[in-house]
Amino acid sequence: MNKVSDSTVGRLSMYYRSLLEFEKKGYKIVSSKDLAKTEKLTPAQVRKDLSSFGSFGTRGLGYPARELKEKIAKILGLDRSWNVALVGVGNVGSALVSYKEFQKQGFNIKVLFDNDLRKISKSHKGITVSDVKNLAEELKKNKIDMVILAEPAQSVQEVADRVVSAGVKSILNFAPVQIKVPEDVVLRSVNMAMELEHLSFYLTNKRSIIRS
Amino acid sequence: MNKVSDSTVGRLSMYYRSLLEFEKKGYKIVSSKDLAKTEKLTPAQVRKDLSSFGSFGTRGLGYPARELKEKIAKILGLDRSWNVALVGVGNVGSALVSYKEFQKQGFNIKVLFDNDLRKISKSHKGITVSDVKNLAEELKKNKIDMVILAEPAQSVQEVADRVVSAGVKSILNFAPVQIKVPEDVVLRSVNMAMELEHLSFYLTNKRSIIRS
DNA sequence: GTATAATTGTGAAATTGTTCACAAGCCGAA
DNA sequence: TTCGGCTTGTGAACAATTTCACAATTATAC
Repeated sequence: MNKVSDSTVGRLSMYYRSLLEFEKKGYKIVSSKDLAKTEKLTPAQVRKDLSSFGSFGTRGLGYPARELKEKIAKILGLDRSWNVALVGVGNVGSALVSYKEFQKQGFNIKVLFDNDLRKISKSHKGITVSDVKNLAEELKKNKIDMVILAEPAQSVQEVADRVVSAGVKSILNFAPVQIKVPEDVVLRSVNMAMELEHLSFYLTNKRSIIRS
Repeated sequence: MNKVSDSTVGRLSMYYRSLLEFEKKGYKIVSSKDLAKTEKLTPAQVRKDLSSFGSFGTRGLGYPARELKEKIAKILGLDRSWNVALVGVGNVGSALVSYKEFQKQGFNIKVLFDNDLRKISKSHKGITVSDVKNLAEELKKNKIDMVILAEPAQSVQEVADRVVSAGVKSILNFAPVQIKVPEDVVLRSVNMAMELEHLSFYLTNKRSIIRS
């Protein structure tokens, strides 16, 4: 496998979702054109993306829907399950625990952490909340692959550091701050306020010429 | 103003957040180097980004923190408040209603919608939930600028269409599906499952050479 | 069997985004 | 007032990403 850009990975996720839909609709074969249309991309883009992982299609015909879906699942690591821990059982945290898509795709939230004594030891959607003090221990015990940080800012960097020390190699951060991790740890951040700021930027500057 | 890329807009949000911090710490002046360091970018990138909106700094010195912060706020449209509506008072929806950052930045959630009779007419964090049937009417009455879609998939496209018909020009979609809107409507999507898929991709393909 | 239409896979071209490198300008010291 | 040290602003070089365009290949119709 050659270098693959972040955007390509993102689009693979999109193709995967599209393929689930196409299969549901009974498609046996999908073309790059089909995929492009549902995701508002160009067929060439779709083909380039896929081609960095191999040749999955048949010239003159298209891609076998089921097979391509499975190939992409494998590339994305969706052909197995992952153990996930979530730190911060606040508003965002709770929402994520109940987020159906996660389980559907094999992301199983196994441990919850919080530092609020009122929450610790209580069960939340069937998962007992642990004290964030026992982070390292619990992460190891539960063989956690990924940690979701959903605390309301402040201590996030410190928790992230401890997650890294415990040997976890990937983190998804929902706190509205930029955290730092070593090179070999993958970090993704979702900042919801930033998304609204994007919208407000475009509303504010509609008149000027702006690339979409 | 010239063409501005999406990534530049995203980074402006980051600079804004950094500047708030720098101000809090008492900085009167910040250099592109300072900003770059906190956000893990290059100073040149910071300067390029800012330069597409004007010359805000002083050579040999840096940027006046307070002033730059205000300039960026103005560019991003954060120097005013926005009326926001939210459709879908489920897990994700509720979390967003309580998300402190929104109010802080002037995004005021004014109306909530749901189609569940058990939720309609009840108050949720001080905001009464309206029937999604009255969408157009309520959007207009409350002069809504932006709509957040936080329903669990399915009907999302249909609701989006109605939002667009009602004249709203920007939408933030949390449903894990790609929706379509006319050219003049700004759409941003947050797909949390997709973020985890990114992580699982990197964990799965660690060995191969991949660009971060 | 041959022609026609369709669609992939992929180098090459075009476009977009980032980094470099340096002139221009400001501050403070002497 | 001149000098040395900094830092901005920006064209130009470079890098990455997307799109183009076309040979290669397959299915289908006749």
